[in-house]
Amino acid sequence: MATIQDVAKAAGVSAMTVSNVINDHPHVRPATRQRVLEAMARLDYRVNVAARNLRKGRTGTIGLAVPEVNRPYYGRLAAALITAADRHGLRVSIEQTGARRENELAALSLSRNRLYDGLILATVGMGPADVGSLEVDHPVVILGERIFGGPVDHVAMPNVAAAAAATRHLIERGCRRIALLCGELRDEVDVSSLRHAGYRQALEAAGLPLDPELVLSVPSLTMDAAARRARALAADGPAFDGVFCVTDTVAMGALRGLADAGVRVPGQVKVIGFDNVDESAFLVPSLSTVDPDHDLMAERAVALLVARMGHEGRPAHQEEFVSTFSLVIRESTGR
Amino acid sequence: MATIQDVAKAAGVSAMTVSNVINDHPHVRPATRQRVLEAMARLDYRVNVAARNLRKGRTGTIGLAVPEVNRPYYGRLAAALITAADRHGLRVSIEQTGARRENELAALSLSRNRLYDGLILATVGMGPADVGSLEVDHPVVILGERIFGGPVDHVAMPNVAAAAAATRHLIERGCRRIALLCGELRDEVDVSSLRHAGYRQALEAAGLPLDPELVLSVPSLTMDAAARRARALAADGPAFDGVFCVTDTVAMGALRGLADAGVRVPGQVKVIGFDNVDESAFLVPSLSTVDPDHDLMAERAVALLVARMGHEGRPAHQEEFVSTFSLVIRESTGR
DNA sequence: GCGAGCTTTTTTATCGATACAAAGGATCTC
DNA sequence: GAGATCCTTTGTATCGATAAAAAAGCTCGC
Repeated sequence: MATIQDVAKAAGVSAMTVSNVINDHPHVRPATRQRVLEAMARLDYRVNVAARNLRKGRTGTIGLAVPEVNRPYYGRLAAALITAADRHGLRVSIEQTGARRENELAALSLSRNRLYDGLILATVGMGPADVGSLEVDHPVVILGERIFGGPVDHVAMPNVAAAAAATRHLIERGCRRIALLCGELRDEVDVSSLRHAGYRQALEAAGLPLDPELVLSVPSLTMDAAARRARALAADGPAFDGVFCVTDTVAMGALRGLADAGVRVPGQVKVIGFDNVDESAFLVPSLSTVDPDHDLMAERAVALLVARMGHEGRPAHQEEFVSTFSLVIRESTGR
Repeated sequence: MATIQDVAKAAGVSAMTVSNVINDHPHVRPATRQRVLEAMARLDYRVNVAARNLRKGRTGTIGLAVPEVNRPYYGRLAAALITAADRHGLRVSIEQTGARRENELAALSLSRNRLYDGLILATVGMGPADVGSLEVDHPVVILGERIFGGPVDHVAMPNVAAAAAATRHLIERGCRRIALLCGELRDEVDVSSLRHAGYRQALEAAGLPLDPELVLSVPSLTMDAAARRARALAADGPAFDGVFCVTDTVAMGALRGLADAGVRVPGQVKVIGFDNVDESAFLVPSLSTVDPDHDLMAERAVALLVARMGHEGRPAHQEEFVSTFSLVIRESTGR
């Protein structure tokens, strides 16, 4: 494969001039540029990215660590991030952490190998105790959960406010005994805990009692676990007339479980999710949900990372971006 | 950040010895190895991947070009591929082609920049006319569609056979007027055309007539287009009692469209899809479908690519792997 | 005690591109 | 026409790691 030297020789110039042409430096005479371009085309020259990276100290690639690209929400996010990164001329390399803390920590040290110029990390397994691990010497943006005050930028959903809005919507539709279908409430900053907080706020504001029997934790936020739990609730749980599911994936499972139990949605029970994944609009019944504006979040996450990549030194303090949200009302809450 | 030279100095050895330790070469005295490891730890040394890549001529990263990671089938595939690549110590960088021919061709030339050691390409937009573009000097594996005889390895689904099996299943369940919901039939090797062929085969084998009015092309294989088309069919199309959808995504749209039109599934019409995405099991009604064993396909695709990456020279002839499949019978065909 | 045949370590050159500084031309001013 | 100034081009050194070959240390057996 042709190198920059080969092109230089073929065009009768120095390697440096070829480099100048490639990088669009000013001060290259048009005639020379032309000759170089022709030589490049003739030899089918491609820049060797490894060499450029070595010299420039950057790789042009950012890392994205998510639990699994196959989960609808993370797939959506990954797609948006790849698109956003592309606008900055950056490629995205994906690590799957399986939502496990140790893999999330490993992703942090991978980019220290200079594999990536920066890392976007969707933390699920890490908790406040791991803040120290974020003290790394390369740009990191934490995505998707609320802040636990580390030394890095964050892009977060308005978890509490949006969860409260979703719950309030159920109340406005007449629900009085609203179940919460969530994951384990481990610490104060995971998705389930934050949305749980919003749920409580809304109940309180409406003067409704919080029945602990209606707070249903499933071991993992999967459709299967949610379906099981919903069936159990309908079979021998307390009475309920609404369910707020912490994710659309959980809601899909719940809808299935309720159908198995012969519960009519929205007739007997109303259901609302969170994420607005593509499938939600096409379920039967279609799923009401919270739309957190994924594209905006992706956009901001990449923008923050790029800003960090610019400065070598770490900016004075970290930025925090909380996305907007909107409620999408569909059949499952009785459109 | 510390370099290999710094470590060498700190440990009182040459850079080469440090390199030998890093790469687990034999013939390093245990005491020396120990000293080097300690120096590495003390200086928090990380290998500079760019430098290694330049020297070795490989990047440790493979490219994956798919239409969009957010589409359930490609998300599933991407997840499986990332996992499979990880087992070989390879990272995966994702390009989204939007199913557009020019972007698929661009992905081919990207890896010629030596960004990737090889490329896995899910072709959707490219056709037989583009075979010439596959003549590149780095490993490529084409994934997911049938072969159009290019100079590269292929991993394919058993599209025709599986589509025939799906159609046959509908026939066995008593359907006599089976619609096909597919994309545009452009050439002979795209997903829609191949599955259309299987559909025809099954009808013919069963002695059923092929009614062209029941072959429904939608402009894109999305839920939205499918839902629209299904509604139209129910509203003022010919009578039908079964639908074979070329993908599960299309089937989800169709289920929604039929529900809108008040058509009962599986009571009045039975529906079967293709892909067995995660959501299919949880729809109401749950969706019968074809399971093409994604993990096996991913496994083989990476294995083929790795084999090519080993040899520098191109092996004598290209390999072709056709995955197995199984039918998953659920409610939508009246389990 | 000496060389054969190991194991262990170092030296040297290189992968391909680019930063930097400096040199070679052209143009302009007075 | 000389010098200043700008535009254009070119050496040279370097990014950090590793391949290949050479050199230095050991361990034997005879």
